[in-house]
Amino acid sequence: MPRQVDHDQRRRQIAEAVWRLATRGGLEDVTLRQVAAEAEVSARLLQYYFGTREHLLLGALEILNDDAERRARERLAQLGEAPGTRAIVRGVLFELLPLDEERRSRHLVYTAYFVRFLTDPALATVARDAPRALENLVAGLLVQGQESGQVPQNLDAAAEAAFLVAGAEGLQSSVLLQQRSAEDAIAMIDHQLARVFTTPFEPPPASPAAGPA
Amino acid sequence: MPRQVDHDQRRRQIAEAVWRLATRGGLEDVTLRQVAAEAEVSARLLQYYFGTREHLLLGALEILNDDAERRARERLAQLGEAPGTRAIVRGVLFELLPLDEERRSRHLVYTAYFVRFLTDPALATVARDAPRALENLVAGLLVQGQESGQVPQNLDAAAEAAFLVAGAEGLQSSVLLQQRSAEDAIAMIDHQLARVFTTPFEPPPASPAAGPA
DNA sequence: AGTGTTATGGTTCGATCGCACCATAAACTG
DNA sequence: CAGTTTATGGTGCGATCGAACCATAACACT
Repeated sequence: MPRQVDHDQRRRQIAEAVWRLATRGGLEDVTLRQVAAEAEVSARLLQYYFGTREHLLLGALEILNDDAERRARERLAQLGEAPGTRAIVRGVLFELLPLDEERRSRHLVYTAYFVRFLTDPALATVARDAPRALENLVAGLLVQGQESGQVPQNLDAAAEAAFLVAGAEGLQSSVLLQQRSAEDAIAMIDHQLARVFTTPFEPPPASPAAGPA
Repeated sequence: MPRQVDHDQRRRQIAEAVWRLATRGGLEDVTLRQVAAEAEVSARLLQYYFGTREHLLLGALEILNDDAERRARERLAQLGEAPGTRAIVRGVLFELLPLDEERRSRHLVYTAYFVRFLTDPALATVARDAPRALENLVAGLLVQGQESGQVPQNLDAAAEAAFLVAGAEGLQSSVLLQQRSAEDAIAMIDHQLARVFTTPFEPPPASPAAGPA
């Protein structure tokens, strides 16, 4: 059904307008009129595709989440055919940093929604699971590193994984606030990884043959 | 001047209403009418004490900041007469965690303001310096610990301090979102401190004689 | 050809927004 | 005591809010 494509594209176009406005002035700038103007559609269309404003905010967040997961998978797949455990952990943590405009905008939108996550049950369910999943993913990778001798056996994989994720989230805030450069954040992550991994060094994930488009 | 007291008390009363509303529904719920109702004063009074809404948001944030610093000093002073370096670092990091309703509310208000910090220059200046100051404070304490043999010499004090602060901030988010309990966050901080400090253990900061009121 | 469905624009309504304006009682100043 | 300043309440105005409502092209199916 080719209409479905148009339908989703329209929703995406509107959702992107929501993101842009939210990153600029927070959710209070996300009014139906402003979104309509930003997306260059009529206000009526917002009602048509999302209904009420509440559903618009919810829908825009769901699309953002889908994007985040898809792009993360793409970037991780881009690490090469057989990336080392450390490179994967590094890539996962980097998804939490605003290293490009896409991720910067995304994390900014999340913070704009943050307070709502606590009160609005519909929004809460959407964004509740992601961080825990990341911790478990990293913890699993560290255990895998322990089995292959890249990570010391006496290291508490779960605790270190959780703190690495927490640290990356904290770095996210400081980079967003421009209290620290993205390069500094990267260096700090690598500094911690150098502590957790005993492998002397890891080649940077540059794949010369199949480079990024 | 005894009027000054009344004046500041009125401003505080209004600011607290701003905080409560911001923690519930974000800044978009902080309307002049709602604040007036929450503070149980007339809307006219908000104009009188703060002027425009912009100044109200700014003023409420400044009062919050003053509170945060004062309470932090109080809690640190409560550690006892000669607290160990590790206990001080622990106390500083705990200021970043929502360990009680006061800190929980405060950090929630900060996240409600977050996006504004990036665009509003007046707000930016207010909240820009605090995190850097914390990092430097912790870094200085770690160096002090190195000099007294409590912290290994080969440890990068600045890098570890920054990552400890970042980790605490990340834990803050997860505790606010109830993805983790405050006790777990405390345990994770202590786990990291056990790594940074070589001192075998630290007595808990309970002062039996001069206990808290 | 007719008839529903989809996708769009425009308009309007009641509520609420921030804020300017007016009034006034109490307190301080001379 | 007269006058200014401080501290408060009330009210109204223009703008904007979210959302309901009405119209109608374009296409699908029969």
